[in-house]
Amino acid sequence: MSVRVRFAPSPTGGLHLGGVRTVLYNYLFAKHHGGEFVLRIEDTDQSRFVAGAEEYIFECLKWCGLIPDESPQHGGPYGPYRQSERKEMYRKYAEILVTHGHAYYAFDTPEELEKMREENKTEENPSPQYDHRIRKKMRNSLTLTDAEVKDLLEKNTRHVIRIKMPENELVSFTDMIRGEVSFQTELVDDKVLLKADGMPTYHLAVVVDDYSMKITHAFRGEEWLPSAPVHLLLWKYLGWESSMPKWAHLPLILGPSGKLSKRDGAKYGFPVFAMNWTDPKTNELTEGFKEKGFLPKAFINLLAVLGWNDGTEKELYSMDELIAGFDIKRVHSAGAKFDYEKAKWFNHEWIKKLDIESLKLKVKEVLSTDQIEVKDDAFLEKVIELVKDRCTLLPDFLQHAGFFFKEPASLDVDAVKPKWNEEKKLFFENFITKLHAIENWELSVIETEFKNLATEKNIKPGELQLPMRIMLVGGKFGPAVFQIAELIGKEETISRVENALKHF
RNA sequence: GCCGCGUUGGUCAAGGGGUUAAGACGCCUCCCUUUCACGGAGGAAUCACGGGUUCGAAUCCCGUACGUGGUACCA
Repeated sequence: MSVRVRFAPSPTGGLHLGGVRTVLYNYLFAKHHGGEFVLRIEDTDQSRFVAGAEEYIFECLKWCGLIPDESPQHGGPYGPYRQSERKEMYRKYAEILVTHGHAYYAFDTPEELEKMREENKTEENPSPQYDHRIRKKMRNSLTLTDAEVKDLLEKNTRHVIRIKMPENELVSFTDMIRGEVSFQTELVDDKVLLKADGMPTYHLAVVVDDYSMKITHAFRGEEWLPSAPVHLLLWKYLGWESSMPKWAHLPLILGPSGKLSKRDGAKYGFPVFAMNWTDPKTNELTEGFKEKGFLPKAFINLLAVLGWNDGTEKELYSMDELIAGFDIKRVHSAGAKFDYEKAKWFNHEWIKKLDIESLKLKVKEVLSTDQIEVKDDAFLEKVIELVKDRCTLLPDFLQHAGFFFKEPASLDVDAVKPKWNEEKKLFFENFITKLHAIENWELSVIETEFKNLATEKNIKPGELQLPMRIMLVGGKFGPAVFQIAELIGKEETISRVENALKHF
């Protein structure tokens, strides 16, 4: 089985969850069947192509591991892959359709179209379509005489080419996810195939491209389902029916209220894009999963199982496991609401699961944002092992590991004060002396000294542990106190206790 | 409005004629821990509604409701 799948990101900037998931499913399907993964950029409408959008998409896909770092951005055996470079061939096919009577020239100006919509608008029909009924009243090659059409064309009159939808046909196809889907053709409008500027619309382009690139399987979002009959008919009219790809329309990813949008991110405080994206026009920043502190493996994992599962109880998958187990037939047909809490859980699990070497690199990056430079890798490893269970997002390492490298910036004095007294103060002053005397600095020794002194002073060791913790880490968090003391070392421990004593 | 797609706890979901209707996230209780977590043991919570078909329906059929998408010279 040779499988080629296509990816058509919207080049309008940003790459949201649904977009990444579409690529991911394409990728998993192709890899699962040993096929080729074709990445195609569809830029039919260049005016909408904001600066940097294309590069951004590649960056995101690289971060996710869906395209290799050094990959040529596009190209391959069926290029050119950029629609704007394929302009000539679209016109040719559109003309063929006209010749065969499956499409026609339409000379209506935007004003005329608007007028038509205004005039036909009713309560029941708020958006009238340019369909088999309306086209008889418009200025097109079906209503004008051949001579008139010829004349208009010779004068280079602005025109489009529209598909001529049949009046009474049932078009149906089998969707890999949904099964049999059918449409009544008279209810579909005469979509524009070739725009006045000579560029194809998506409808023409997707068919011509899929054909010329020998695409065998096409996945796209569910929002395309209503225009599927147009595509089906085009495959048929162009005489390519036998090589039409198999279709799969993926379910939508929904936000807390309706389709997941950029706005939802800002509104509910979670990322919707793979990586930070700043709209060059508005300068508006949309936060990304990467910058929020997600691991690519976790991101891929959570996306993969949002709408798909293998029927077992397994939830944590590596990319290889996903490839091995992926089955397009098990993709849900219903849209799935995105749950940020669960997304964070996936990240937490992956932080615990990730190999130490990879995790070290990520943690170093995080620590460097607080000017912490890690000099001793072995030390960092010990720290990570100690704190990774309590980090959900990468930046959490700042709080949970930072104090191993740097004295706490502030002390949670309020947590200690209510129960603080002279006896306790005295205890710690004495304890400092004991610490100085310790020769082999290790957990059990420090702890024994601490407990012995507490017994001697007649204070419960438990009551002294919280102040000790605050002194070392600054707050009520972190691993066992003596473990921390052992790791940060004798000098540092003493210094922190001495320093903190001044504040209590 | 019309057309398409969908509907199992708050969320992701397994199950597709007979089940005590899995599991996960989140929530609650308890244990562990004199910090915060991790971990462990429990708990609350679901088949949208109405009709059929059937000995029997979450499961099949038909309606209704609701959700969502489309209805552009945007993708």
